[in-house]
Amino acid sequence: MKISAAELEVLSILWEKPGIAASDVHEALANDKDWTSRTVKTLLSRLVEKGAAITQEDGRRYLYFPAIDEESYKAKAAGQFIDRVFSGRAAPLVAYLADSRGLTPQDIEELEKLLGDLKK
Amino acid sequence: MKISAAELEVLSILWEKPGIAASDVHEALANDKDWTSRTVKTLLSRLVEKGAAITQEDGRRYLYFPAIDEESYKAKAAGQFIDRVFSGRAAPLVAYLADSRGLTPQDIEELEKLLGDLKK
DNA sequence: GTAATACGATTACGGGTGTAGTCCATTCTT
DNA sequence: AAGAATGGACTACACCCGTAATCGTATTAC
Repeated sequence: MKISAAELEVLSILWEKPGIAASDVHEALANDKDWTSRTVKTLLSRLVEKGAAITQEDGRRYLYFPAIDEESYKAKAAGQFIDRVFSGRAAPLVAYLADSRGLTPQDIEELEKLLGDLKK
Repeated sequence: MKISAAELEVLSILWEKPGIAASDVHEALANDKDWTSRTVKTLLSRLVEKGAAITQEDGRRYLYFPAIDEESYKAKAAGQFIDRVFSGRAAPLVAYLADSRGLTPQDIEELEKLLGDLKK
């Protein structure tokens, strides 16, 4: 159930464009990642093995779909990360972010809105 | 420069108690981690190899000190994490946290205070 | 003063990861 | 129709990681 960094890159493409072929995943990643199509295929296969993606036959090839939900995956990953690095406290994490990379005004506005909603 | 999850547990002890001996690191972790002292020693050695800790001789044994700064490590880790999982946007991360584990009222208050400061 | 213990150094080992390569069948190109 | 390209299946391989064990020496306990 553990998804590696490289696999997550690929899975993100599936979230963006469910039902995509391996070659198109390769293409979609070409800008960011200097991977051969073999590498992309390996990562797709591993995602399928891990139950994070499923395939649908399309003639001679497969179309790939995500099999796990983006929202819940990210929520879980976020939880695990703050447990691992920040002893489970969210506020310090945001403080570090503010410090290290500067939140944009848009970030700040979004966060304020979010907090406003949470208080209800 | 990459520090694994197990290594981070050990490094956290060094941040807490710089200048500690291996056996005391083992002891400090005994509650949380069911590691043998051998395992702890391996992790300490790997931290030293990686330049994340340094030793000082103390007779026949070593005392261990962190060689990287806690604040900057965590800030960097936080940045990498949101880049990797949240495409660099902090606000969605907090939204996911709120959703998945519920921020405590204390978290919310801290965050509000933080945002207040940031707006200046 | 010898046996048990504690240290650091070195070695181990199976599983995950990044990054492909090979093999074989099919399909496209010319 | 023959060679090239493409697809999936299987294989590769070095390095990291979790989790130690072994070895040799030094010290402590009796």
